[in-house]
Amino acid sequence: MMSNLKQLAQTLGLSITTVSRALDGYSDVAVVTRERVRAAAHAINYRPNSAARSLRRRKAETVAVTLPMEPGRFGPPVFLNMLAACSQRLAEEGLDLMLLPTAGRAAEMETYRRLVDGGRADAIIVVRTRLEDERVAFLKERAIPFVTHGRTARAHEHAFIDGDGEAGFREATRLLASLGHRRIAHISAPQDLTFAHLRRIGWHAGLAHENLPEALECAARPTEIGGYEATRWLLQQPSRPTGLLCATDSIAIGALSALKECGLVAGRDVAVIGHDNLPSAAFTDPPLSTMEIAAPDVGCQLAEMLIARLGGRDPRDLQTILPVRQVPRATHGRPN
Amino acid sequence: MMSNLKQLAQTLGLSITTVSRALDGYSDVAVVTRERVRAAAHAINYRPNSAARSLRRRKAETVAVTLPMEPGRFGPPVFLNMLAACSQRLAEEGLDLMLLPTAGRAAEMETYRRLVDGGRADAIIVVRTRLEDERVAFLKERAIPFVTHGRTARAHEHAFIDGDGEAGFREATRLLASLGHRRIAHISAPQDLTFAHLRRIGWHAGLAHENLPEALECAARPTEIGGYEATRWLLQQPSRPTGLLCATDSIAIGALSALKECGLVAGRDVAVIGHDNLPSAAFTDPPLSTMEIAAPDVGCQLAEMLIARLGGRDPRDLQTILPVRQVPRATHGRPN
DNA sequence: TTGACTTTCCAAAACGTTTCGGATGCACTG
DNA sequence: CAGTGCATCCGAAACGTTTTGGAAAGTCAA
Repeated sequence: MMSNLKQLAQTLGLSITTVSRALDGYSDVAVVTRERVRAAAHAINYRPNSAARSLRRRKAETVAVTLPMEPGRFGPPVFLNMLAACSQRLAEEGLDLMLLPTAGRAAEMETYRRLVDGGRADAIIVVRTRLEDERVAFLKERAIPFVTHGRTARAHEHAFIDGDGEAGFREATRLLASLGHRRIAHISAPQDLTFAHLRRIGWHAGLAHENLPEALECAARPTEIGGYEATRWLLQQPSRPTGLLCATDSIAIGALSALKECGLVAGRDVAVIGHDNLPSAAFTDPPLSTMEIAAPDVGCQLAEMLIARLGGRDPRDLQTILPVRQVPRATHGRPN
Repeated sequence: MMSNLKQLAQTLGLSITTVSRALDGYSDVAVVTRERVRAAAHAINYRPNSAARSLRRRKAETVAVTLPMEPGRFGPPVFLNMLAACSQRLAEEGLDLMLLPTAGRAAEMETYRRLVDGGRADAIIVVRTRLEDERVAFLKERAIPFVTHGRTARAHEHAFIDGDGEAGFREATRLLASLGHRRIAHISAPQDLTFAHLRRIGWHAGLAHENLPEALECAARPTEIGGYEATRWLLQQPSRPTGLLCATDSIAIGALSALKECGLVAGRDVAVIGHDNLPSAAFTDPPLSTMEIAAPDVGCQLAEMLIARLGGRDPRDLQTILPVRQVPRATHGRPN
């Protein structure tokens, strides 16, 4: 069923070499022959065997990304859209993007080894980056091209693309302060995740800039439940916050639910701001004030960086921090 | 950097054959040799080149699934969790699960061809199945093992796993009827998608069973916006429905938002029921009544079916319809 | 007619693995 | 000592492609 060059060559009365070169459009095969070959290949639905091709070419023509299945960074919708855009751009260069779900860090590292040492991928996208990231260390040691989505502690040494969550949270904090809030709490995601770390830094900087005192902070898993529980806790504290800066929209959605349960209305009694602008964020009650990366084409830019890295470009030329845009809706009013 | 059997054999003073067989645990290599080989392989982090291996073995040891990027079926969180579980089970059999994002049906079909005719995948998972599905037709013609997630019009001929959305919607309709609702509308997803078709059938059957008249129906994209717009429209109709059966939770979330905007409270003025039990469904206001597939291990079952298919089992023995469980929360009260 | 050049094609090697069909040496049997 | 059987190893072919280094035939100028 699966046809190959040999069959094709036999039916055409040509050599394997010529057929191969015809399909690849080399100039040393006659135009008429090339067209004849192409027609035949099309007729039998020939597709080159990818194992044989990448064995010979010594490259997989594939970019891989592992999908750690714990919650975090943005929720999949946004995230997958980014990867879809990335994949489209990569396809133009003849590169496949393949996603590999992994459960747990150990399994993820083993996948990395199979990918890299087994020659399954020519380049890698690292997502859900941590400040100290063993995957980045591994890839640097193996000297395989990669781009991280999110920075690391040693981001100056590798290619990355990231949103400026720090600035976003600084601005959001200052926005709340300018509205009169003085107790602006932060519900943070696990601090080993770089994005969570930076957003917390931004919140801190905003407080300092506005000469506000140290405010409450609560660590949470980046899920609705995490946000719900953190908010319940914050509301029980002696100096209850009037503003809630949530590391992610998922957290914020949980926070909204907790507020309602306590008879508080978001945007009037307590201000809430999230990050990511999830599709459902516009449909919460009240609609969630949030922020998002301003670029419409992160995935495409990510692809460009990968292509550049594969072309040998210096990773230090490939470091993009994208501005973050506030998406004000109804949950960030002045304190009453 | 990338080490291979030849190097390994040279440093060990053995033949490539023996090294290969030692690593694969054949019994015709001495125990002491085998251990020596394994130690050396471990030391240099040897991983077999996957292209060479699958070229020789004539199989890719890979199961593929394309991810169509339009919205639909369940939102990614649930969906990816299922695939992650599937991938874990497949890994136990030495199979990789790879996800390939695709944009548009044409691109998806081209990906299928590269996967199948190019020998990149030994089996395929079809998601977001349609009643008449060109992908299923293609795979059947090529006689490559596959399992669909969701049925097709010709489901009796192939392996599938699916939730019993029809029964779920029938029950939900009868539940609302038993609470006193008489005008139960349905917000449907595009009817070429099997799941949408079946849920609509279930709603219809429920109405018939309760001797309720034909009720309003509105087609929507399976997104929050779709649900929002459909609900706005339904509320403007002369005989406004008191119950809203939404094809998906995303739709239901949009519906909740529209109801609120019209000053109606869900669960009191209008009953709303969704499907999928998204993580955020527990955190809407009021918490969304919905339903979900009762099995905790759909992904794992899916993997088992793939393994069985790869083992040559008849697809007609591999057809699972999983029960759907109602998840009642606060949006399905009696009409006032 | 000869030589140089161009056009068009091809044989064979190589990529790294698995596997078939022995080969070698040794112990044991009769 | 010949014969048998076993334990351990290995050479070589094969998987399907790309690519190197020509070969063959035709064209053209001198």
